[in-house]
Amino acid sequence: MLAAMYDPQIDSRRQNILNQAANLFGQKGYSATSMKDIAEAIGIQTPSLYNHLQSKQEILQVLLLFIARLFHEGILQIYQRPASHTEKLQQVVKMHIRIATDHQQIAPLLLQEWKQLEEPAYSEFADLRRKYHNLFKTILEEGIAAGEFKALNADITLNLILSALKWIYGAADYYTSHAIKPEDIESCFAELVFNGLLKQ
Amino acid sequence: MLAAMYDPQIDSRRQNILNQAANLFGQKGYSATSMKDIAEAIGIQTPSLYNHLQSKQEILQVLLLFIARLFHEGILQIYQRPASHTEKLQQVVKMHIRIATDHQQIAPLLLQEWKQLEEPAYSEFADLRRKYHNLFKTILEEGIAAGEFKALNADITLNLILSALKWIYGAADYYTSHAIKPEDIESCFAELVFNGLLKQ
DNA sequence: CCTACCGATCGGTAGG
DNA sequence: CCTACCGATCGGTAGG
Repeated sequence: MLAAMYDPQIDSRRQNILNQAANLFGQKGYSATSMKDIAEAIGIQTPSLYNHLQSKQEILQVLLLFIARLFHEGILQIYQRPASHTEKLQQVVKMHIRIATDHQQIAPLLLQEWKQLEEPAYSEFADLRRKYHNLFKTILEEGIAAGEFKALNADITLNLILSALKWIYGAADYYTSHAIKPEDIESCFAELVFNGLLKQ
Repeated sequence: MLAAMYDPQIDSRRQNILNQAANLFGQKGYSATSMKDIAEAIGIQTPSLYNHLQSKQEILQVLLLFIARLFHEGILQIYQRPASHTEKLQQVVKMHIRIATDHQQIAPLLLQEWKQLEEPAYSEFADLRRKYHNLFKTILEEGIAAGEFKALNADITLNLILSALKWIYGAADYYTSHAIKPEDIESCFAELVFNGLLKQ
């Protein structure tokens, strides 16, 4: 498996630091994780970290902007494809699960840790997030207008679906221990969202 | 509106501290919130806090065990009532929205901040959480066995529904600014989960 | 409820 | 990549 490239710099030690930091930020939270924690996870002294990065905050920014751009590019591509709105929604869900699975260390940071971003990274992240929500909402609204979807409140529906998808961010441990495959989540999610839980 | 009573002590200053702390913990996170932050929100000096509580950790424990017990008692009562499984699921969703709305300051702590609990509070919280999940899952499984629900994977379905409900925890600002009422969420959620998004 | 103060730890720098 | 070290801030205590 190729190591994830969060930024263009070719520095495997830096990549290692970013990965370990992502794990710790996801488990304990950004504020509760010290640079000493990260250094110990790597096996070096704390000051040595600063040969590979400028600050603790830089780590958070690189990780979150990397994954936020992935999500944004993904939904933009799907939105522009010629397909029914039902198919588009299905593809967005699939993309969501794929990115969260491919980047299990970073995905949990999307839950709360983005709040710890400082400017200008905070605004850049918020902008990507807003664009993602808007495109997702547009797919729902166009699906309603086209008569494919029920005329439910688009804001609430959007947020309920996004919130359900967030389960995948932090549940990597859970569904490996329960032998759940990404395809299982995808098919269960699709059946639930499209046709509902009731039998008849 | 009556002030929430998190514990039996009649000390309105203490209640005020707990409320302000809950707000800050929810916004910035437990670790990123200092006792100085809390004291300033109240308008007193930091050491004065310790006349009303023993430690920062005690605040987190009181808040989280209070709301965890509410959820547990709520689902236990619903589970024991004579009703169809569909009605029970609907009532659980309703209870969920009601508790999260009544305790908007505390609900966001259920997302991530419980990880910062120390023993023995951590285990007590985890136990209530586990019992809640088990009862919820049993309602789903009994509904499947009774032929009311489709035979979807109960674990995945449980987690997708719980994750969707978590939207309400942190979205108090959002849905007041969008003029969304709790009943709107409840009806949208019920339609989506029971019958799905597709029109036909 | 305050002032004065404690040891521990924080992110980060200097210099080699 | 290390050792030595910095000022700032942390949660919390003493004492009144």
